[in-house]
Amino acid sequence: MYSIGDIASIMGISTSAIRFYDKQGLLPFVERDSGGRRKFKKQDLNFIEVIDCLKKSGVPVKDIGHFVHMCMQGDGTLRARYDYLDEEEQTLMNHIDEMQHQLDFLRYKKWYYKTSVEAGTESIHFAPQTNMVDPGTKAEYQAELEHCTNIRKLIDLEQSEEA
Amino acid sequence: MYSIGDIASIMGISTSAIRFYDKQGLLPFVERDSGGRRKFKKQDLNFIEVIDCLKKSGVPVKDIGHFVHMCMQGDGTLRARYDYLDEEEQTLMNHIDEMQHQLDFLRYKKWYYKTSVEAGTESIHFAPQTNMVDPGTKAEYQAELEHCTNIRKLIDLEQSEEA
DNA sequence: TGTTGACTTAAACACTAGTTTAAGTAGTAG
DNA sequence: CTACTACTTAAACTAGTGTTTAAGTCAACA
Repeated sequence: MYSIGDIASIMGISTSAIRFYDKQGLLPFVERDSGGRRKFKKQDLNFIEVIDCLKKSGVPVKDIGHFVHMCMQGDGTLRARYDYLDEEEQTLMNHIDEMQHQLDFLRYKKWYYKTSVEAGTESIHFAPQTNMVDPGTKAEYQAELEHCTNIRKLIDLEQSEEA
Repeated sequence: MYSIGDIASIMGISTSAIRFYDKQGLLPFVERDSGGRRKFKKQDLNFIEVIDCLKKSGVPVKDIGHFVHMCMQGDGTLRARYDYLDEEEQTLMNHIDEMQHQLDFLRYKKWYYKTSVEAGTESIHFAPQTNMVDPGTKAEYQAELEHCTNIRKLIDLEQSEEA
């Protein structure tokens, strides 16, 4: 048996967050002791694990509530629960893909600034006689990235040594 | 030159969102025409691209504002801008890692429900004489995952055919 | 010469995801 | 017996991220 405080430290969140989740219907399975305090059972940790995963995956509280609600209905909702997780898997894969694209762009920008810092000015990347970034800059980066075995060498700036 | 509406469709967001960003200090570089309307220049698209990337990476509007503010200060902030993107790269990599962990767990749960659906009941995963998931269930999944070349075969349920 | 559509602002509103506050209960330690 | 700690509730509050509304401006088109 676990108190709300135990669960809070297991999940690494505050007790008020747990009470909030309860109010939103995420914890219909928790029982109470004689004094009205929440008592989490061993098997409740399975729910906690799933809720934690969905939360960390960016699923809104309301949606997690729907899933938990289905769990409480018994074997009749097994297929629906599977289908829900299937959709969630796709959503999460798309999200990871998106993050990877942003990471790629961020690394281009790191290269842009690394080379600017080394040159002492951003203007090395500007088209002649303008304040605009040369349209060929990104292609230049991608070409360097092609025949580069370690992206760190390309985009990481050495720490300037502390005197 | 682009109007606010042009930029909105380029970024795939609403014009009110752009005005909101402007008010939060993300767009100090936009100029206005004689009528007071925002006029985005070609070179502003470089900013838009970075803002869009940071937004999609989950960076709070306020932080993006700080970065843009540094950009307006000229070459003196090049190193600070690099350092900022360096931190952001680390944050984003950690985030992707975290998402990947959640994806792994989600797939375990898909397997759990796939096998339950096939058996017609979740109780196949319960420890004998209890309503608790058997503590060895996850290890069982991981063992199957080990000698499995295609995770789809392990966790995807065939579509039940429409009559 | 309207009137239409895209723009402008400030201010109010909405939604999510909690946190904080105030008032109270219950068990334990000294 | 008192103090302390962890818990309880309802309700108010906050932060972040926009959207909506109301009132107005401006350029172009029939």
